[in-house]
Amino acid sequence: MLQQTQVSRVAERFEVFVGQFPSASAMAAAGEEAVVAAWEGLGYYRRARLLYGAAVQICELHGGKVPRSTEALLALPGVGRYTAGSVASIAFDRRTPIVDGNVIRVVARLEAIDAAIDDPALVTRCWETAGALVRAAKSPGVLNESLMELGATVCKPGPPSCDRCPVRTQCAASRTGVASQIPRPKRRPVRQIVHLHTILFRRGDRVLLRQRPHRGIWAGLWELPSVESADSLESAAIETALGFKVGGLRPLETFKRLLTHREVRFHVFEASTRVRRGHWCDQAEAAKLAMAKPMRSLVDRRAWS
DNA sequence: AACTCGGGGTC
DNA sequence: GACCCAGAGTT
Repeated sequence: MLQQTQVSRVAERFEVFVGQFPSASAMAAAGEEAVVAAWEGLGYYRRARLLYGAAVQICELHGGKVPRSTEALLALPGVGRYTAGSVASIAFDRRTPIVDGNVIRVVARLEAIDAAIDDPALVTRCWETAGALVRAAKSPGVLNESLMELGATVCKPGPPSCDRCPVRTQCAASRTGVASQIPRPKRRPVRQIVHLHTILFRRGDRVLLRQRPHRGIWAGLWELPSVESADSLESAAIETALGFKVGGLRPLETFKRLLTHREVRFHVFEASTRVRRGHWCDQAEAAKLAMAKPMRSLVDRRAWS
């Protein structure tokens, strides 16, 4: 849950989530869709599916207990070098290094390496340094957490608080006054604009929902039937792409949401025509299905009245 | 090696 | 608006 997600965001959700899935076997029994639904709003939803896969694997291969070795952890779905090292060192006291965004920033400054934060050579160097530090530490878990905490609270992105830094005298970037310029920012791709034409079908207290394709943005999450395109579409084109007759679309609203790689422009319509087939949900049923944040807000705003 | 995958905090 | 977040998996 902490992957690419700020601790404060996780802290709001962690207790409820763990209460719902208190063990690997409980998560495996609950099923993937329940895990994704519990993940709603956290983003990067593939993590939820991978976590479910890890729970299944832990049950089938490890008797329901989280494996203690870094290698076995690394073999679990969704567990990479960072996550394996974190669990191994912090939970199981293994002498394994970790490198996250915080550690990269700390090491880049300590050693005054002028490179972008995602530069592969810098990242490799960080694993080496983190390895040397954890080998020399009294407690691997405490060392690893300390490195991250230092990066999160003192050696922050932007101007660091070197005056409060416990290792300032050992920091090459601080000595030469370049700490605030290291590491360099990651180059970001231009955000592509995507138009999402979203159609509200209502029938009494029910609304028509469907599941998004299993790849791409919001993969496998539920939505009001939608047509995605590079440009905004006329009603006729929306009907064609939708695959069934709509017979009149009334525009309701438009809004925009920014994701890391996309700018999603919503064009919301209401259809007057009745559609018989499909997944018609009342409010309680819809509440149990995983939706992306903007889609959930839209449904809550428009579907029940 | 580059790309894809959310949503929000912070400046 | 830029930049980042206790990254991993795919192409």
